[in-house]
Amino acid sequence: MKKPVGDQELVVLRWVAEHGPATVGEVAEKFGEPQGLARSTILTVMERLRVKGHLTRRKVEGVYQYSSSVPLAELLRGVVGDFVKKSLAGSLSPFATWLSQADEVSDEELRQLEEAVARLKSKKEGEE
Amino acid sequence: MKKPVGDQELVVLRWVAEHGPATVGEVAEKFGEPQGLARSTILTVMERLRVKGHLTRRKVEGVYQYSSSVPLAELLRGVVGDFVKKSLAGSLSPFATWLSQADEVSDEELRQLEEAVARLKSKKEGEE
DNA sequence: CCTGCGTGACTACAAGTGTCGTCAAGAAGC
DNA sequence: GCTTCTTGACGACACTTGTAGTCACGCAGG
Repeated sequence: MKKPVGDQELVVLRWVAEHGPATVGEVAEKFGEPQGLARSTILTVMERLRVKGHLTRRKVEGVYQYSSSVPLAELLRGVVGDFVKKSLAGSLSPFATWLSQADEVSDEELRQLEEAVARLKSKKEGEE
Repeated sequence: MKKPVGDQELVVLRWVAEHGPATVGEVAEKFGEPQGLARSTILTVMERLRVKGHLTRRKVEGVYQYSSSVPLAELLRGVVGDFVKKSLAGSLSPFATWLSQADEVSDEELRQLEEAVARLKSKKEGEE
């Protein structure tokens, strides 16, 4: 049930997940057009996502409304998990390394990271 | 200059980066064999990596010795960076979300993360 | 000198992805 | 009613990745 999602597919999926239910026409116009993508391209990508189970559609007044089948946050959580497992062999060190030298980390993100780390830490202590 | 690296390619690249310079024969035997990969497969992958500039080779006593053109840590740092930018659109929130619910985080990794976060935080304060 | 093995270069092929063009059917307008 | 626009379904094509077979070459032995 875990089909891989291509990079571009993910971008589209994210857009749909963020911008609520939308028709292909809307996505093509508001998202594809600016990126120089043809309507058919958007359509194809969305159809593939639907087949893979990431998008759901419902016919409303003649046209299909597509919406993400999973909330964005959860979707991305899965993406991150896959990445860590597949590309980093499960190790977080590379991430920490990158993080140390990262710039452009917003206050909000930093806060979330801090919180996550804190939570992990307390969980760990609780176990011992 | 930034060719994408496939998942499997990355695994091989990591192996080579970790296990010092090695010949195709060695990689095939010590890494490929256990994975059920044919020698030619390893050869192909390594050649592609070489063409992409991730591996370098040098002829030693008739055979080629391949070695990573970048140290492992740096390589992975780049991978993480690409991932965050491409798949997460630069946002770290998804990572934080995932992290909160992650298990199997070793003490060492947790320590590194903590440190990274701390460093970011102090840097941020220093700027203000 | 002929033979066999390790090594490398080439070729191949299927699956997945990114991008579209086109065709057919229904909605909309003149 | 006929033309036009929108929407969807398909088919297509190039490129990347994962995996592998095969061929030719050079060196080690008999």
